[in-house]
This record gives sequence, structure tokens and C-alpha cells, in this order.
Amino acid sequence: MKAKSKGAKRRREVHEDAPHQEAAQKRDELLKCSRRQEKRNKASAKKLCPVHWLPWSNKDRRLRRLESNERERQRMHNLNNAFQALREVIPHVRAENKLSKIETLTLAKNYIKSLTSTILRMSNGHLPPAVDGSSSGSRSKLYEHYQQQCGEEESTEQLQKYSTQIHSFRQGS
DNA sequence: TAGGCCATCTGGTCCT
DNA sequence: AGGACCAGATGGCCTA
Repeated sequence: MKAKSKGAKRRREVHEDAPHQEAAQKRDELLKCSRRQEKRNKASAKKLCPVHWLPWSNKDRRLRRLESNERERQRMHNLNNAFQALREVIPHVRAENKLSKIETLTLAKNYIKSLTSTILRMSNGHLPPAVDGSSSGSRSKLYEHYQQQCGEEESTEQLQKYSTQIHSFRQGS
């Protein structure tokens, strides 16, 4: 998946495009995992302090580990879903040029900054009323926050930065 | 082949 | 106590 990491994309596409192969894929993955695990278990056996395994039988430990792994996998999938959702709301990026995680975060940060500066520039005190009913209140809060986050950077600089990044990501595809 | 990116496993630590 | 979170390690896949 990465535009850049097509390996992962390919792995995922296999699941999406051929559901009947899922079981085989899963078996394959589990086989790989168990091989890795055997290797790691051997490697880490010396490092394990007895206090970590005494209360548990090998079977129990193994079971608990597998459960933790599953939860961790699920957690990472959720995280990746969130990344995907974020990618989808960043404009001007061609779908086939999938952003990496670091690109996504960087671009999103600058996009937010540029939006904020645009809002401030265009609003001229016409922002919707804040909770307390004063529009100038909400504007000044936004401005305050913007100042905190952006420091001395000018809004045009933000826009420039964002569009430059968009441009470079496009070229990199 | 090296380097980038990713998924997964793992053990430690934090939180509820 | 058990789950969530985190960071390091490892290996696979891809591109230049």
C-alpha cells in the first residue's frame, strides 16, 4: 500500500479481491508468524526472567500471548483505519498516490494550519457566535490558538508550505 | 542491493 | 488483574 509500500497493499488486495483465498492467506500468515515466533523465543529465552513465567504454564503463557497479539493487531488496524480516514479528507492528493503515515501527518498538520489562517483572514469578525454569544470571542480564541500553534509564521507562508508539499508529493508518484 | 515503509510480535509500563 | 499503549526488533515487499 504505500504508493510506496505496495507490498502491504498487495497483501491487502489479495484479501479484498479474493475472499475465498482468505483462509489460505491466513494459514500462510500464521505459519510465518509461528516460525518468527519460534526464532524469537529461542533468541529471547535467555533474557526472560523466571519471575515472568513461573506462575504460568507454557500453554497458558502461549495462549495469553496469542490473545495479546490479536488485540494489538486489532489496535493497529484501528489506527490504520484512522490514518486512512485522515488521508481521505486531505484534498488534492490523487487516490493512487497513497500517502505514507508520516506524509499524512505532516500534510494534515499543514493543511489545518493553512485552513486556520484562511478562516482568520476571510472571517473579519464574522465567525459564528461563541458559546458566550460573542462572535469576536470565538474569533479571538481561534486567533489565540493559531498564534500558539504557529508562532510568528504568516498565513501566506502556511499556504505556501502546504501547496509546496502537495506539489512534491504529486511529483513523487 | 540498500533503503524506505509496513505489519506483526513482544515485553515493559500505564491506566482503569 | 487485565487491557491499552508504547517502542524496539524482525522480516517482507517494493523501488531506485
